[in-house]
Amino acid sequence: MKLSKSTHYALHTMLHLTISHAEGHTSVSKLAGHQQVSTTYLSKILTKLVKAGLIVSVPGANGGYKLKANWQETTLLDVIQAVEGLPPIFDYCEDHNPSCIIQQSIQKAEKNFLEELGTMKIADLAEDARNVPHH
Amino acid sequence: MKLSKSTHYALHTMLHLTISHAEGHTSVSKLAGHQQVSTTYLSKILTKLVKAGLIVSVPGANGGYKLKANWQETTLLDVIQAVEGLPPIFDYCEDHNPSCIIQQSIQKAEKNFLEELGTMKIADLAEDARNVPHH
DNA sequence: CTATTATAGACTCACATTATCTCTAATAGG
DNA sequence: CCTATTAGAGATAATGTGAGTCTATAATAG
Repeated sequence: MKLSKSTHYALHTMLHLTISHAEGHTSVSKLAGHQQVSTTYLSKILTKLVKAGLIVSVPGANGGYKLKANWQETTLLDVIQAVEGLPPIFDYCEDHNPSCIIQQSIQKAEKNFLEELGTMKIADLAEDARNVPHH
Repeated sequence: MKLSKSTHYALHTMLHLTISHAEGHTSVSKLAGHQQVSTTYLSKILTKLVKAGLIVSVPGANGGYKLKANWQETTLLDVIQAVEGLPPIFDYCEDHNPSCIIQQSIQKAEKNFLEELGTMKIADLAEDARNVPHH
């Protein structure tokens, strides 16, 4: 039960794009330079974020990636689900009775967990990160 | 980001042991009969629950497994952590700065998630399951 | 003593993650 | 129009983990 490395790269890329949002497009090679990850691999991850509508890409010279229009609304949950997909944490009882009391209980906790992640906006984290120098 | 099948088997076994708690020891073959799982595989999972102190085993003829002394206190979290171990959902920022704002945010949500699972007692679920016939 | 039962270890298999490499398409700038 | 630059898509491989089987060992009741 853990998040993939791809999600880790996606989250840090989103945070970086948000902090340096005023600077226009950023190429994948620059974004990869901030993390220990190859450009081609990070590119595949960013494509998922593009398809989810969280960022916009422009091919060609001087192209790259930038945040979508209302980028202030993007949450940690948006990024995680864009990379990991929608399947729930606990989905093994489907073959059993859907009224399984264990499934109901875990999904209740899971719902709260996802909702909390849905309240955490990248823009707010970027604001905090500016005060604590690290990125 | 999901729970393993082993955890699924462990949770359903614990629920079954709790519902039929008065009947003394139950063999692994009987416990496996309630789920689509082999005895040897379920046995490995139950050994984890024994080492975590959630259940007690008795080898030999007429042996088997039964719940520990204060079995009423066992929660979903106890079972999950006994099988999955302790590593957190988001543990990739360790190589970076531990003050990473992303890690802090996700771990905060994770903490609440685990705490909620820690309030859900198997004994209570067993009580509910008795009213909704399924197990 | 024997049947029964848990425990431990070695082992296999399938699948998802994590990449890398290569080719293609699109675009800016001269 | 040409060229360098850049994103995107596909094939492929390596790696690790989960899932599961098989066999042998230890302990216990009767």
